[in-house]
Amino acid sequence: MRLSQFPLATSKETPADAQVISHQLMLRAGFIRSLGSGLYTWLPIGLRTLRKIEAIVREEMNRAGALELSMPVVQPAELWQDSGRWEVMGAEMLRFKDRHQNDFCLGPTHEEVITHHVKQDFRSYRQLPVNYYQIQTKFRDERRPRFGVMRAREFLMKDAYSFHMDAEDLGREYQNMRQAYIRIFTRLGADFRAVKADSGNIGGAMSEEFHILAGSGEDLLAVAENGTYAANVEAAETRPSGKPRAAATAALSKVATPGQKTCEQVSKFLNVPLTGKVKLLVVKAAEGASASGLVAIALRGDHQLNEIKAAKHPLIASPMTLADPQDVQRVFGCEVGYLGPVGCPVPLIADYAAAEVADFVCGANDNDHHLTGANWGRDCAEPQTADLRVIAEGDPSPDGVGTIRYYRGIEGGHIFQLGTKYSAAMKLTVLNEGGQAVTPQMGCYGIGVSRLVAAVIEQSHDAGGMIWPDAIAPFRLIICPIGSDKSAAVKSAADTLYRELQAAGVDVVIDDRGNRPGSMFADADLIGIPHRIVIGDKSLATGQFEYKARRAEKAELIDASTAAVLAKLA
RNA sequence: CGGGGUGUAGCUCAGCUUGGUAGAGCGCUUGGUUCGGGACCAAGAGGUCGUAGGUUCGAAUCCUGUCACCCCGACCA
Repeated sequence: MRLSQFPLATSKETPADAQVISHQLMLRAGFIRSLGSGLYTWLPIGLRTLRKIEAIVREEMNRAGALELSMPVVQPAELWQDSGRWEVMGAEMLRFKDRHQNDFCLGPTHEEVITHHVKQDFRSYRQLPVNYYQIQTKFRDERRPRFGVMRAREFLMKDAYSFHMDAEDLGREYQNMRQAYIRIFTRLGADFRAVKADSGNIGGAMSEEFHILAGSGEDLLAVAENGTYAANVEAAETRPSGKPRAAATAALSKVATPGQKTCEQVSKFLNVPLTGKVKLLVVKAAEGASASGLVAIALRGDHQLNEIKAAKHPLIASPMTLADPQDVQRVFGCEVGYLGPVGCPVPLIADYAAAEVADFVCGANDNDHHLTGANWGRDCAEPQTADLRVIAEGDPSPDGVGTIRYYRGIEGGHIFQLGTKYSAAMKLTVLNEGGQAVTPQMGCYGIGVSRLVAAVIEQSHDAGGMIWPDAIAPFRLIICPIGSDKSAAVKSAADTLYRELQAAGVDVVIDDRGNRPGSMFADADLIGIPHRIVIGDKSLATGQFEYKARRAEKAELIDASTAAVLAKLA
């Protein structure tokens, strides 16, 4: 490609609307242009990288035995009514009517469509298993699109759906996809982690997310140092320590703590560590679980409630909702700042760690008062326990190996074992060897292809701009001839090298726009071309080109030959 | 959906408080001088000030509505 014939729309200025570095750089480098909130046009240079990522994904999916197809973006409402999700999905699904007043939506995902087609064509166990995938535009009307293509409304996704006769075969394909994902993310040159995930509303037994590690990531990950455990903090379980609780030594005593409502305040006021405090949160109870409609959750003072875990507890309403302060006042007779387990008037569930504290400080269920020296089993009943908290940095890994540290990640992929949620809802069955109708097990596997462009940039950039790995760079090598309008030798050497590299199959671009060196280098750095050859009279006089890797500090002189350049790419 | 902010040249923004015929830098065009990390000089082109209405002799500026975009939160995965 010749830049003189390529619309490269770079900019020195950082666009005001872009918050994160990848969004800023993608706009500055002319990768994308915004068309509206969460809507982006991919310009030629950006599309080159998007297509390269897409090609890697396609290659590895094919290698893993998945079959590509393509489903419509526009989907009839009927399918979603069949699965029951037409009512369940919120405003995130964009709905509209056609000229006949029939309901449609823009597909936020394709479980319904693929299940419908499998139902049309599959009758026998002989036809399974199968894994279909597509690389297709999705539309989700996000309430708050942000960070450019990282959380856009329209985006490119690879989604795959597999169908199996039994859970065992689903487990096999899940592992197969897991390996394919590891290959894909490795080829992208990304520093990533596969982490245990909450399967959320999609449902299913097992689920893992593939995260690209980046400080700007929207998700918080719990990763074991010196271990293999890794989970989204939402899904990271915690365990009882296994050690017996210390014996009660202190006497129960009520102390005045006027105005001290938060754990931090009380901890400071009474000069006890946060770990020696037990706090109580009051939430709405599940139907019939509590006469007052409320349930109390006890946590150690330094711990945070994990709402997803709480919502799954049988006594707690789902989704988890904090009780109204007025209701707490009515039932407990005090403000929320002074709640405690001693004399708690509603059913109480203690987090494992909270149940292990002895001689603790807690609210006295009396305004402006706390208790010290409180103990489970002596001052109140031994509590029912559960895993309810967010795992903390420094905690032992739940699998017993290593210590937890937090990382931030960008979710680039997600694999699920769905089970029969959709196949059952849409009444998909095939006959097994015995002639009986069986509801197939399903898996689904997604990769946010367009998001990956931004994710890799987040992880790989410097003050000058993007830094692409060879595999997904918009161009692999750029030739910068200096003063080619003045020097016939430079022009001829550059053109020859360009032609020969092209002939050798190198994805090469030449900056023949006649710009000054400074702006030429700045553009090459901004768009992150991994290899750069500078050709000028100075080095040409000694029979040399100048080579610089994008990541390198300094340039080096190499022999002025195509072979020497190819050697640098090897 | 709640709260906050911003809409003025292709981009980044000033002007608005205190109404009086539209500004800067970058970019673009032309000419000249330059030419190894985003050059300099000169001359140009380019805006119904988001939009609709109101107040006024006169509105980018004041008032009301409306639309779009951005941020924080909630929501969702």
